[in-house]
Amino acid sequence: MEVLPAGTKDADFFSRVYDVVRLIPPGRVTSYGAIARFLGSGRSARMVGWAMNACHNVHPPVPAHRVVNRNGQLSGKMHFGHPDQMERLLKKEKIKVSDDTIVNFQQVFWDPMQAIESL
DNA sequence: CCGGTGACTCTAT
DNA sequence: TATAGAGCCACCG
Repeated sequence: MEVLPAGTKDADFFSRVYDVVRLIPPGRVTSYGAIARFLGSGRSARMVGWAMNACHNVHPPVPAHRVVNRNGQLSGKMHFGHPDQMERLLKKEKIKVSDDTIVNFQQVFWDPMQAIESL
């Protein structure tokens, strides 16, 4: 797989979002806004969230539970099969979740830009 | 083709 | 410190 920089037209917006999300390592998370900025439109975080809404039927699977809002809150938990499914998956990856919020958010935060720079 | 919709985010009160 | 409003823009019918 290849993650293309902002401005790439080879794939749909959704596909680019999915590619980035699939790069998130286990035990790490990122935010909608971070992905949006990486793709080139800083204020289009909603599109990222919306892409997540459609990711359930996508193959290969997208680890949507590793994407939260900028405060580390599990804003999309209700869109999983069960409201507690997202939190469950995160805890499985050793991510601490309390009150629908990732505890050490800063520590587990993963920025797409960092991944590209470190290549 | 046009417009509602949304798992967000930032700014101003 | 809260709450409210606006910007954002691809997708689908």
